[in-house]
Amino acid sequence: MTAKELPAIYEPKKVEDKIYKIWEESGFFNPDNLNLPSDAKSYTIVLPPPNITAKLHLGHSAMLAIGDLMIRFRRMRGYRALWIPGTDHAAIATQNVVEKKIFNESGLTRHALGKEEFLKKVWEFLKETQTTILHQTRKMGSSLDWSREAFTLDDQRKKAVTQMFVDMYEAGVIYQGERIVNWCPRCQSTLADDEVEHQHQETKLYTFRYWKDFPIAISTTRPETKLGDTAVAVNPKDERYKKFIGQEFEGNFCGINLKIKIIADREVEMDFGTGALGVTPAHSMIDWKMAENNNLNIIKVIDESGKIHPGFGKYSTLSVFEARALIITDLKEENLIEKEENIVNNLSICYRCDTAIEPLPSKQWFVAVDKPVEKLSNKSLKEKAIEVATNQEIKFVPDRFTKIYLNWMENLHDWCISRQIWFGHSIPAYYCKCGEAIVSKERPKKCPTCDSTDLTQDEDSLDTWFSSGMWTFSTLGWPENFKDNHKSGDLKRFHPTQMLETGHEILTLWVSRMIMMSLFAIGEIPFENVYLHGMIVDKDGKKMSKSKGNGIDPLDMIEKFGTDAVRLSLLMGSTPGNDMRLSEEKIENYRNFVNKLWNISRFVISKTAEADINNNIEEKNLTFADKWIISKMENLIIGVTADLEKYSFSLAGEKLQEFTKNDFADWYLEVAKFEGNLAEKNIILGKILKDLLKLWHPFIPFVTEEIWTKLNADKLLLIENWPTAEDWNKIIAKDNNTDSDVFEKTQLIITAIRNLRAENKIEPTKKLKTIIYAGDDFEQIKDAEILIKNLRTSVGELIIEKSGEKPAEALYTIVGGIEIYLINEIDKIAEQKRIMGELENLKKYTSGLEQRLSNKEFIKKAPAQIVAQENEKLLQAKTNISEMEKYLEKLI
RNA sequence: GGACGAUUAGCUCAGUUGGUUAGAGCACUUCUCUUACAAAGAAGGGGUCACUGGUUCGAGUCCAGUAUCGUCCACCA
Repeated sequence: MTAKELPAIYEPKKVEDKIYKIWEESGFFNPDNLNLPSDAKSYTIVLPPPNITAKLHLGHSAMLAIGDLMIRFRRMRGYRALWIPGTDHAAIATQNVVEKKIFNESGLTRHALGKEEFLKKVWEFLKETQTTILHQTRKMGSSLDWSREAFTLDDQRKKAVTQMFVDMYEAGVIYQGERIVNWCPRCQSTLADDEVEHQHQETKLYTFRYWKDFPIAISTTRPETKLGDTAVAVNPKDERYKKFIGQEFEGNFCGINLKIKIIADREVEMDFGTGALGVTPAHSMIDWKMAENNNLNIIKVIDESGKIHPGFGKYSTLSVFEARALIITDLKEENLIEKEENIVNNLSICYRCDTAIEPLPSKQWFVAVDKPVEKLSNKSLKEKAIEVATNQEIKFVPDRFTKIYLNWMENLHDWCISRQIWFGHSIPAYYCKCGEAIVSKERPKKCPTCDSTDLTQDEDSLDTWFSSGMWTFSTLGWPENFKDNHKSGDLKRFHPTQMLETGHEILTLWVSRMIMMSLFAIGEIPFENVYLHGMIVDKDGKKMSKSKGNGIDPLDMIEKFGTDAVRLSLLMGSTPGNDMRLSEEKIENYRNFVNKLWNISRFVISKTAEADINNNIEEKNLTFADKWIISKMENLIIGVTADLEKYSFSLAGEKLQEFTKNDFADWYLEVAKFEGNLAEKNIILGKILKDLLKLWHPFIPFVTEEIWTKLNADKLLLIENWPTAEDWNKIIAKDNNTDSDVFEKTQLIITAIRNLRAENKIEPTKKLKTIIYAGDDFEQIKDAEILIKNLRTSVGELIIEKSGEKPAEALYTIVGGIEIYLINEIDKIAEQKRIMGELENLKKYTSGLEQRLSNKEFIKKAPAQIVAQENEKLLQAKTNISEMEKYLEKLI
């Protein structure tokens, strides 16, 4: 094939869908088809299931790019690589989206529509978005095992959730209890703490007394709740009120009898209002806690629809706003209000409908996190979940999230898992009119107490995190694959999984719950590593959102620049846990790079047409340039592999880019042009390209696979073996005469030429390239090498050989020498200037060294090894100087 | 209020256990349409590593404090 036969511009659109189809049909996304030895290690990742509420955004794309990189890397390294796809039903979020949609289209509420009809609509919506999401996921090139696809609300997961609920109930972990919850009066549902948002609002702060002779004035923004006050809390340090602590008062507040106890609580701020807080246990989170601590009565004032309960005289049945206005009027009449001021406070609102949250006590299902569990050796879920992170059974990348996780876990409270919504997992609890409640996998035939068959199932649904918390094992066949404490099937082969790749914003919401649930269900951790990617923000560092209109649609970008470019721009320059800025320009830039790789390949393919690149390379035929690129390749493989192992994806990518552009394209390809059609060179070109494509594959799978097909490969790049440095090392290791730095030398010559070109007034490019690489003049490289050797002898042993660590430093000093030689050939005067500058530098360096070595402290305290090194450096530098001076003399 | 980060070139960021003169990409300047690539190539300019102290022979790197910005959590009576 010649380069002419391939277009100079790579067109992703023509390639990507075709390639993805080939991959998918090959079956290799499923590790069962990989033909691996039975002892092959597994590497499993479960994909965080995206909510089916909307199409994917760039955050998802980043997640897919990183996940796919990890899984492709492991697959090529011979692991049983499994990546499980799925979607999340996102109970409350989905219900709200659909509810809004229906209301906008027909003006109907879900109640008007009825549960059955409404759920039908939800499923219709769900199918639609699910299809979109799965399409987008494929477009990203994700090598997911679609045969194991799951949905958090499909039949298999329903079974698992029911089983889990029953198991937890029987172990006493799940209980029903009354607690203060965030209630949305519009959604008619509780909200988890993290579903509550806050909004600043201007409001009035009233300072008043309950009645005339009540000793303390209190401040409130919600006078209507004061009908249910049972205490006044003050700061224990507050001198003004100390004397009242423990006292009880009884009196009449707006026609209602109240018993008020004065309690002390550190949470009370002395500076706010009067420094005294009216405690309404039923309608404030903090008050509830105080009530628990002080054994206070709980009086419910507000009902589920936001109206005042019966029993509060004329206020009953009024809405909170009406009641508030009326109470203010009444208080004013009685002259109890002492102050009225405008303040800005933080209002809790529903994250879906922005309605103000009404905290109120309600009967809910909870997961107890502090209760000792028998099968966890009488440790609580919380204790176990903390333990596995503390002892590093689960490792977080980056490590700082271990602290965040632990901090959060330690403050964890019981988890409310019931939601008053229609869409979601049903709760396997059944109630009888006689008051009996039964928790059971199947609907019980009759009530065990009264034999009644009239049982009704709990109407609530489960928090979506309850089902997604089981994701690592519910996707691997739990509970069927877990009998008598023994794992079987997929669960045995793939659990615990190796990696969870997710956004750090759901570390607490999801990750912690997965850990607790896995520990409970199968007694093991769900994953060994958690890689937390950052948030994708726009180029100004702002969060991307629909309302701001600064979002970038991944599909648009793929359409415009190709998937590989999008993937690269998401992988490069991103470090775990840190937010990443992304702009269209960045994607465009990587599109250019992908095209560059394409063109490099075109060139190589045209050169290798006649050569059989499967032939072995004969070492004796190698030139310096060959050895240099081979050694570079060897280092590249080592470096990239190590970086990928430790999740430094961006660093690995940079190394690859550096090699591809600077070493391979800019220099070796140029050399190849001048060295003509040497068969050996073409074989090397081909072999390098092949390994380079393998190394790039996890980053940019499409273009590499496409080029791969042009190389007459017998199998897909997808399942090729990861390159090894040894293969390259073998080629050159046999050469006894090969100095450890022979390749670096070639590079140095190249550097010298570059410097020369920069300084010389002659038109250098072609001429110099010719001098170095072409025909007879190529001998000059060898001459240069002899010169280097001479220099080395005269300078003595170089640091590289002694320290073996920092060759570049030592070599830096001999660059001057090489340059002398080459430049001498062309322009002695220019050289003179150069060498003088060089000398100056060296002298500066030398004096620095001398200064350091004359420092007594240094001699005394620095390790002997360092001192010796420094001495040696000085010696070298001095020798170099004298060498250079000699050269300078010769020049003149 | 609690926890955790960040601050390095005009911009976006690397900098791998402390080690000689701190790097890349973009942008900028100059040159080149040289046959894989103008979606390109070559060369160049640009930095008091936020600030102040400390540890050390040696600090962008470790410690403490300050400032600014950010994220998460709690919470606003």
